[in-house]
Amino acid sequence: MSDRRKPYPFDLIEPKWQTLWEERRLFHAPNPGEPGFDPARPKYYVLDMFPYPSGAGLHVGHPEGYTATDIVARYRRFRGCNVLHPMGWDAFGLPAEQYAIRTGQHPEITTRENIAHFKKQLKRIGFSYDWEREITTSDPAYFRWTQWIFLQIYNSWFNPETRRAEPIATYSGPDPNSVRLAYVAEVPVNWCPELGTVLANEEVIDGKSEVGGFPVVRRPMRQWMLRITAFAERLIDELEPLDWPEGIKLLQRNWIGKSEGAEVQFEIAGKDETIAVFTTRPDTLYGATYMVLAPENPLVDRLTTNEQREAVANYRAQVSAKSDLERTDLAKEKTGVFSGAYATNPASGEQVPIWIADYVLMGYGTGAIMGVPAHDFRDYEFALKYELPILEVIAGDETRTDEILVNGVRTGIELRLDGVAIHSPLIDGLPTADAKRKIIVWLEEQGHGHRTINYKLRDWLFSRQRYWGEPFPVVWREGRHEAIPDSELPLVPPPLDDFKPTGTGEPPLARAHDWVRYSEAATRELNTMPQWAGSCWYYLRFCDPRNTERFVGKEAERYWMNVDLYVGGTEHAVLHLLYARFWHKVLFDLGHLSTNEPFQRLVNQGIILGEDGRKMSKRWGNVIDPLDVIADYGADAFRCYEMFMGPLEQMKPWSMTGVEGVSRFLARVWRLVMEENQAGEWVFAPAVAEIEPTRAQLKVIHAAIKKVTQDIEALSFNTAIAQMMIFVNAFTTAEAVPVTALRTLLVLLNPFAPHLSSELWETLASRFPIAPNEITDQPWPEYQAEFLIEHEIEIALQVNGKVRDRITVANDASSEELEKIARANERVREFTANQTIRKVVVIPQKLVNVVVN
RNA sequence: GCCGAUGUGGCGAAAUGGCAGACGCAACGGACUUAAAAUCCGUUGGGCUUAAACGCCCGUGCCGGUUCGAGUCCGGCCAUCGGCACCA
Repeated sequence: MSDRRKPYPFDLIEPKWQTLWEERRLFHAPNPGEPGFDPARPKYYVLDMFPYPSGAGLHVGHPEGYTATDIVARYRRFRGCNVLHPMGWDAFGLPAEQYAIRTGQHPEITTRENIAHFKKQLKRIGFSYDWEREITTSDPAYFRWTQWIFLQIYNSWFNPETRRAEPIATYSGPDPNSVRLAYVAEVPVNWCPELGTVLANEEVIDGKSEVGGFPVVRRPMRQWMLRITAFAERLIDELEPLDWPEGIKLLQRNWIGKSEGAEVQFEIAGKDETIAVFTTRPDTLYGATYMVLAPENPLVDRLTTNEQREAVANYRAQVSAKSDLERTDLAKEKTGVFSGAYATNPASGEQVPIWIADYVLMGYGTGAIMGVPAHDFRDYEFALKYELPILEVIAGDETRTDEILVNGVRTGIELRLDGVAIHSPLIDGLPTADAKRKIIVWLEEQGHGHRTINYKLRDWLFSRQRYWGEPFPVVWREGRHEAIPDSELPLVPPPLDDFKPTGTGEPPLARAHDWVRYSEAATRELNTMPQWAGSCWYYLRFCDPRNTERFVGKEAERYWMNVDLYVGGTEHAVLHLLYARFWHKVLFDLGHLSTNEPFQRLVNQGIILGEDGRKMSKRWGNVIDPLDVIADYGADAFRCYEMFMGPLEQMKPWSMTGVEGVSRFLARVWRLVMEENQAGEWVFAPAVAEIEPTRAQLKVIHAAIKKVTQDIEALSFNTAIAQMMIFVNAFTTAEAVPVTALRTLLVLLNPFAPHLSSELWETLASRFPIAPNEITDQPWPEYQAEFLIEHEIEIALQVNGKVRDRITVANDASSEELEKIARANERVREFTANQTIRKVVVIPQKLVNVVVN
């Protein structure tokens, strides 16, 4: 392949133009106030999800979204916009740290090398990034501001009255630390003693570590949390007006998981204490025949009777040995244990037993439920197994069917979920919705409960026991945390030569004894921030990446935000996009930003599969390296193929012969302007001439302008390329090629194949000068509708919806004329013979449909 | 289980409710060439009738509906992919 003759000399022209662009700073976007800034132009901010620079380098999946945004960026520049199109590196991350543990090479070195490789690849593809805005999240000049933002969050609280984050100083309660948006809490984590580290849920399989198979236990550890739950309501509401795929919005809404219901207090029999439960079905309160507490619920200790103490302790030990994955395995049977205690159902006054079971989760609601077995499949399953009473409180015809598993037997059962309340004196006869409303009013009057809203969203566990991350700008003095002054930022991680976990649960930073000691009385926080931190605000830094006074200059932020188009993979549909929105809202509330949402329009590109239709991976040996493709076909062909494969958002397999087809198309464009002489050199083609395009050619030209323009706006790049292929096919056989047609084609093609079009433009301009003489200074062409009109068009004649003939008529033929022609048509008469014509439907310029019985 | 997306030739795919398969790949035939590559031209959804079709029938996962007309709209299934998953 490599010794194959190139279809056109992309290997010469592509590096040439890449160098030229860089020398001319062609894609540098000046900020307001900077030399060269033109305030008259509209702004356009088009952003890619920046990559983690892994050792493997770019694969063909990355440049799919990057090419799409590059086309939009180049198109917007033609349209006269100030375009912000930046790129940077999400550089903190586990792989570099693990490499450091294995080899001793500092993550910073690994990261720097990987970035260099990524950057080389991106540059070779010819993306029009403003490289002067490049940022790296692991650069102290960057993470100084990540730490600063953390302190903004730390020094804020959520005021429920205003529904906004406010400086902690406006909080008048007794303990500000209890309301900070960044706080410390003991939370259960997956701790692997053998590996000496905490593991993510996904790294724990059947209670053992994925690596090594060592036992993992759940153990509470002191962790930093961010109070994202305070923003749950706004994260749902303010999602609504955004131009995002509906599916992604839904994913976020479901993740936040809002449910409305009531909190109900049950008094514990014989104790001056109550248990609060959350329920979405307060209307079934009379049917609550038992209660369940989560095993971790602290109430368990206080209410378990002496007779049950041992059984309860055993059960809790059993549960804590399970991983989250095991515990939430739906295929397993429900388990539980009786606490020995009873509570009073506030509605019926009945004494109901209090059980402990792990199907109730401590992290949701109050960590306790009322069991309504007659109208909840989970409660029914549990009640059946432990022989608890089942009382129906809803009547009606509608039922739902599900399967339950009791004592190893699967049974299909039917339950009534909606209907009319029965056996419920306060609400008897009321349909479910009304019953809910009325019982809540009653609960509130009696002081037994109140209306409330619950979210699935949990606060964000924000600390990691790692080396390669942002250190917290926090010190500990006498067991209390406090912020370090802004003047001490950036707080740089200490130098270490051993990056391994310490084995005690203490983060690796504990090894740097001198660094840890902040003063006589204070020591530094040892945890680091998770990888998400840097990517939570990078789009803001791009607006003003070299600012040393602020995380982003006020004017720059006001000018560039929001992001007009954000393209990236669905894998970030929830976490990254939710976290970034959360930080953005805090900064907005505190008056640092001008917008309350960061990303106006979001598009997810689909995954590119290997040629075998499988996901690209080393394991299958089907990974494609962009540089290999570019070596054989050039960057323009690579870019165009990535876009020609199919719709941007769709999953699609790679095909090398497909690349070849697109490469042939570009070579045909080349040969419209150049031809090979006897010596095998490329010389200017004599067919190119300053002549007027024919009427037919004008139609092709203007159809292409219209279609390519519309398709770029709609991100439908595959069909835009198809239209340009039609253009080129129409001109390849032409005796003489009008210069104006070529100029139009080259501008349309430039966003897709910038090198080829720039080179041909230059060649053309040297023979037929035009002002301005640079392709990038051209206006985007406008189509003229008059050239698209055909005087004679072909329409279809149908009988009962089936095409029976095609005829050519005048474009402006009236409905009456068309009907007359159709009725007289020989083929139509053939198919309507001996039948009654019921109706004739005429769609001018399209078809005539004759309806017979 | 719940939610979402997708389903069209041998393949990637096009089609504001109006002529299904644009454009490209692959395949086949031809031109150019001593030859090959490259390039250019042509054919290419399936079936039937036929000497040949420019003739007829079928065809957008399956079943039904709305409509003069459905790949497109509605209802019900099936399959594949993705997300969530005891959330009370």
